[in-house]
Amino acid sequence: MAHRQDQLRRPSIHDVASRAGVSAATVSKVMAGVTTVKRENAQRVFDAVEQLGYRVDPLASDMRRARRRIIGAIMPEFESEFFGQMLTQLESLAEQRGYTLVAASSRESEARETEILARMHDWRVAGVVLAPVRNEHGPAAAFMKANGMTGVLIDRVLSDDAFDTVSADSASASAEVARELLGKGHRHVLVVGLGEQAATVRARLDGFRAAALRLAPDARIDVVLAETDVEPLRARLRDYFAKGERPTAVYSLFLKGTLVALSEFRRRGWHCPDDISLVGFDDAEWMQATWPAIAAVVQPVRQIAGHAMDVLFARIEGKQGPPTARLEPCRVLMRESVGAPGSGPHSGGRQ
Amino acid sequence: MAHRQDQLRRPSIHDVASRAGVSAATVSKVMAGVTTVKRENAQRVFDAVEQLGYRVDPLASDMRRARRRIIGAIMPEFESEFFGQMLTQLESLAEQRGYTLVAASSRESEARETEILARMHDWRVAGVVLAPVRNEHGPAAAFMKANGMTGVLIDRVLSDDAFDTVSADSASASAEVARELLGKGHRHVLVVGLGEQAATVRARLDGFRAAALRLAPDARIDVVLAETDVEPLRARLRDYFAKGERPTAVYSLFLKGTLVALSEFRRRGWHCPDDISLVGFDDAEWMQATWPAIAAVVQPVRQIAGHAMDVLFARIEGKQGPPTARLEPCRVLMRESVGAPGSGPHSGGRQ
DNA sequence: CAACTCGGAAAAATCGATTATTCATGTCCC
DNA sequence: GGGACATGAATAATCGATTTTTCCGAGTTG
Repeated sequence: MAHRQDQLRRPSIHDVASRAGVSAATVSKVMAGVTTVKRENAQRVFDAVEQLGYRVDPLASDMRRARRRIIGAIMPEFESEFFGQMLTQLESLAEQRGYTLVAASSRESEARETEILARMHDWRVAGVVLAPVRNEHGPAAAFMKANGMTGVLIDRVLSDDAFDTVSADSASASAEVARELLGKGHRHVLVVGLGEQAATVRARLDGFRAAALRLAPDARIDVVLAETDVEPLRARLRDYFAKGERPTAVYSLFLKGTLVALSEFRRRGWHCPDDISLVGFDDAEWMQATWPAIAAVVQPVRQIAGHAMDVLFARIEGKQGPPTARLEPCRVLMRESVGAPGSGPHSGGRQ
Repeated sequence: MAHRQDQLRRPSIHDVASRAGVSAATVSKVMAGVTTVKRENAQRVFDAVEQLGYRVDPLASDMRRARRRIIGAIMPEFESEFFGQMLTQLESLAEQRGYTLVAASSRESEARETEILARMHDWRVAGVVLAPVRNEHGPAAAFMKANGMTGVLIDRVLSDDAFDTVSADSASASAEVARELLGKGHRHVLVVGLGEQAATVRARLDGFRAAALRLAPDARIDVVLAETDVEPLRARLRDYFAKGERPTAVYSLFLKGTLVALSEFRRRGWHCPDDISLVGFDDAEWMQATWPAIAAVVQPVRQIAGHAMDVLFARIEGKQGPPTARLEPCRVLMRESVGAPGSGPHSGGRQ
């Protein structure tokens, strides 16, 4: 019961100092591993630390330096597997370097993105990993630049003149999807997607279209996009099908688009791959459990996170030089949702 | 170009003070909204703040108080929709009260859980929202108690003698699932789940079994569980079916169990609901997009997060009294994956 | 023996705030 | 006109560390 009060106030460096009979400066040195402390005094400090259960207050410790040992991470959302995995990776990598990761969700809002960034600037974070809502040209990146913050942009970005960028090689992956689909005989493909303004949309779309038209110049590539919200996309997709369009395959540029496409197929009673084929950018755990399993492009989360942290810490440690733009290769998993066109009762066949 | 150096060092309260021609204490008062400052001086401070772009350093500001305006959140994982939604809610609620949420993932490890908690204690967080890996009796809760930390336990918990708890009313929801399944005529149901040690497993299992046996004392309820990892569960489930067991419905206690069950059905060529019915605890976005749509118990994420923050802040503000244990009601969504037993070619029928 | 070096540790300044205390005015009233 | 009282702001202590500066004493050197 004697330590009841210990629970209220944690021991500070001065408590350790007085118990060890040395000054606070000496305790600080011992904790930092400085070797110019007499062996005997160091031992007394270790003993006092042990007895009091002392631990350094990391925030107080960071007060004197310009940047704190904190990395900020801003993701568009917390709800998806992709960003969840990304956070897990980033957290683990930050910890490995003795930093703490502080994560925030911009909830797909550029305004909130900037607010969070301002808050992280207030915290004097050493660096920021920003996954922008749209692309590298938003207000958030401008804020970071204007305030001299250190950071790296990931995911929905191409390249930037102020910050290093890391993203999946969407274009190559999309080209591979095109080769797979065209190779199976598809000549009328619908591309659906969310986030018209996202940097990755153009890369994915162009990559797909270029590869498709190279293989089959007569192929027809339709596009249905919507900005941000799922419902407008669903409405447009419904309109598209209502007009009588019957593509033999759908390529969705984002996970949510894949879900919208699937539920529209449901609604119309179309089955994959008999009536229509489906490939989605972004893999998810459930895609292998369903019937049919959904073909997907798997993003290299670990590689993106790893490279992002590498370049970020290089900048934190003062590395100069022009920003780099890294593309990490994806894997394309062709599953049962893709087949040859025209085999099902409701399928459209070629033009 | 004149403000090139401003980017290196942010203005401090002293910069504002000297520019406004007042003391730092006066600036602090103005920022805090104290009204005993002469109108003219306050205006000068506001002007200086404006010109310098000054913002209070929240960490420095918190140095003098015993607890910082930070809430720690520890989730078993970041990858799932459920914990992602939970984090989004908690983050938003913390911000509403002027606190910052710092999230960490225990990655389903009790050892890590305690490590993170120790780190948060070092940070002197005002409170912690802990979603334990197993239950309320783990080392993490013990650590919190031993160090006099303020916190609330959520999700995989029942009730505790030291902390408030908030979780979904698993038992009632499971009873409702039992009523639905038994009502459709099922008399042989398999319950699968992950996390034998999770507090919620017993609640869900007992709730289901009690309600089922009340409705049909002759019903057969089999149970296949595994601790933590998915693969052992998959192996046990495979063994179970290999023995020739043919339940007409499966109730999965956790999302990952639902995925395992689904992929086992796939492997055996069984279709829902013709060959076997399926209900899972935990809803996910994809469950309405697949064919069939998967029946699920929807957890009240907003309510859990809301109540957790309410009780947490009450404790932070000094509320005394015995810990409370709250159960928030779930919704049960019966979708197409549930039908009457015995309608499909591969179905087992009754014993 | 005075001057010098050097190891080691204490003292003091610093980080960026908050807050308790002190202090300098100005006003009122007898 | 001087003591009581209010007003408003400056000064200084504090939070928990780190880091620079100062200082002390032992050992070395000329």
